[in-house]
Amino acid sequence: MTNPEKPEAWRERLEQHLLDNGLRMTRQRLIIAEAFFGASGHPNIDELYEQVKAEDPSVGQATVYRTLKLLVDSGLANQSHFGDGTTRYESSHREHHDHLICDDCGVIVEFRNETIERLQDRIAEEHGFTVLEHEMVIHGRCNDADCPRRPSRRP
Amino acid sequence: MTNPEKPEAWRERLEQHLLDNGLRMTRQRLIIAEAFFGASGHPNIDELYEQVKAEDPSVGQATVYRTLKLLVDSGLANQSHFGDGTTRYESSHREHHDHLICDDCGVIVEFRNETIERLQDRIAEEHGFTVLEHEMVIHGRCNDADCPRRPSRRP
DNA sequence: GTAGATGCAAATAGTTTGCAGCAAT
DNA sequence: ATTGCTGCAAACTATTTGCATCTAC
Repeated sequence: MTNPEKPEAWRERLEQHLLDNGLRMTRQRLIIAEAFFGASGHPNIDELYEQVKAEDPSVGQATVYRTLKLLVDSGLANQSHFGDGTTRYESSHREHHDHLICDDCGVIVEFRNETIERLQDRIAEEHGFTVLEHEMVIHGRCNDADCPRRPSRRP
Repeated sequence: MTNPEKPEAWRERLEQHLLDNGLRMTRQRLIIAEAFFGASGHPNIDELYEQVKAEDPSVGQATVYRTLKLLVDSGLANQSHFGDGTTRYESSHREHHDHLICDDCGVIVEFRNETIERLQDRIAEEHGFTVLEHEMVIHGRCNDADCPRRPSRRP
């Protein structure tokens, strides 16, 4: 799967972060990071844990939690909350974007609107705030012909 | 405190909702609703429960949860999530607005921007979605002179 | 009288943490 | 060798739920 000749950008960034903070690269962290960066969509801990277990059943769930926290701290991952009670993660190598989520089928549409981005910054500035991050989630119905119109727990 | 001659709007709306759905007005529901509508800011269940206990220590926490769910169902309350792990509530009698929160002192600034509101609707429409609701939270630092620059759990 | 509501405690669900042993540097 | 890391289980936090009892209608 992975080409050993061409280390991906996330791996270099992760190793640099570990180095900078006196932390260590481990087999588990590599497996978890590979699962995360190879995943599509917005996996939560359970979904990542399932993938990781398939690769190596000896990895514990707590390590998945700890590693995802590490990825967030290192700036390689971002958290999102879509209302299903779990924390979901996505790679931060892409530009910041917001989410549109169908409450019936759980499909997630990502979008980025420059006007909204600019307005958010301006509004924060007007109130004297320095923006750290912002999260915007629009909940709705996707109205797709094949939307099962059922509550989904798997965005 | 409360003027018995002038029932507040929320009370009429609540009683109508109860009537429409074959539900009942109880002493507990009244106490909890009074605490909620009398509260400022964005209380969570624990904060409301403390207030309610001061009024009547026999009320159980589960009833506070159940009553807030009732208020949300009846359209009298809205939920928000500010990242401290709890669900916070606010009266929905005011116009929809978004939140700017200081991650250091926990202060919450409410704002409403018509351009953003319109853009959210338009973006959803462009993707074929029917909007149910949207939540936007900007996290940052308020930069106030007296901002204690400490993690607060009490927005 | 009857169906809905309550308080309590137990159950869930997601996440965190203490600790003894393991392993990367 | 040292210190960080891991798996496991127990602990925690927020919330929900089963049930016997109570109460608004």
